[in-house]
Amino acid sequence: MARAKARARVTAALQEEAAQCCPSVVDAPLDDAEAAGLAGLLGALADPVRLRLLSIVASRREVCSCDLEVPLGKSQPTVSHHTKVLSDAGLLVSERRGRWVWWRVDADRLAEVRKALGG
Amino acid sequence: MARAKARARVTAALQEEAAQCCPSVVDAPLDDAEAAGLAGLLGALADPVRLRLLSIVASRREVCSCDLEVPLGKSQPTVSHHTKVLSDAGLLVSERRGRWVWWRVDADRLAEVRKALGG
DNA sequence: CACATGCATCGCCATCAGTCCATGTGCCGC
DNA sequence: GCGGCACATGGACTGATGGCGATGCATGTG
Repeated sequence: MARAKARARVTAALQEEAAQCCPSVVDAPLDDAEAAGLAGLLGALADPVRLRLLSIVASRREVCSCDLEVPLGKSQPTVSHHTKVLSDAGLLVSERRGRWVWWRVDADRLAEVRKALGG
Repeated sequence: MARAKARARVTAALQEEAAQCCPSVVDAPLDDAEAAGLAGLLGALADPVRLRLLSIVASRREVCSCDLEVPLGKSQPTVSHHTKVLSDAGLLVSERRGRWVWWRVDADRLAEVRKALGG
């Protein structure tokens, strides 16, 4: 539960981050909120499994959850966990089709990250 | 000790990452090594204190360690820890001048991160 | 050559994050 | 409706991480 709450906090921070879009790390000292928001966003990316997941989705434009377990070599709950983290961060978008969930990358969101890194 | 070893592994991964510069997450599915390297690099950035540290150094081009404790609100060992993480990731470069250590941002390294993120 | 100073390292603790198993929930097809 | 399938959620375990006090190690200064 503490974990879900923490995640909710991160999500809130990420949305705030999105709202005040893109304070760059190289422009001026970040305040606490900016740093926390960006750290949450980068934290969502800072995992090998999630990076591979993201790259798989990006390379196919659209992927079903059921097609992620094998290439990632992770269990279904673990895959679900990672898609949720990326989704909360706004980097993945989901669409439910019947029993399946399809994912695609939000390229704009990824661009925001790059911008925050001085892009 | 396990911690130092883990750090060493990350450092090695980062160097490898630097060598085969910039497989982009949006181009093709990353392999394990690429994902691990990039995750290590992003992990170095995915911390509010380190992001503020980086932004402070970037905004002044050059900063002495001794001038970081106060703005960061962290103890000297903690600041030293974070500078080391960023330095291991290649994002900060240090120069010793007498008793002091001065830091500056490696902009190229930061650019590599952006590139890996599809920039 | 002592002594002070700035930084790195060590050891420890509290917390967090990744993983999986078991189970719950929402959608089909029959 | 009912059973099965795809995905989400809860709980537990384990390893990683951030934090700091104490200490070590250089480097300048008297």
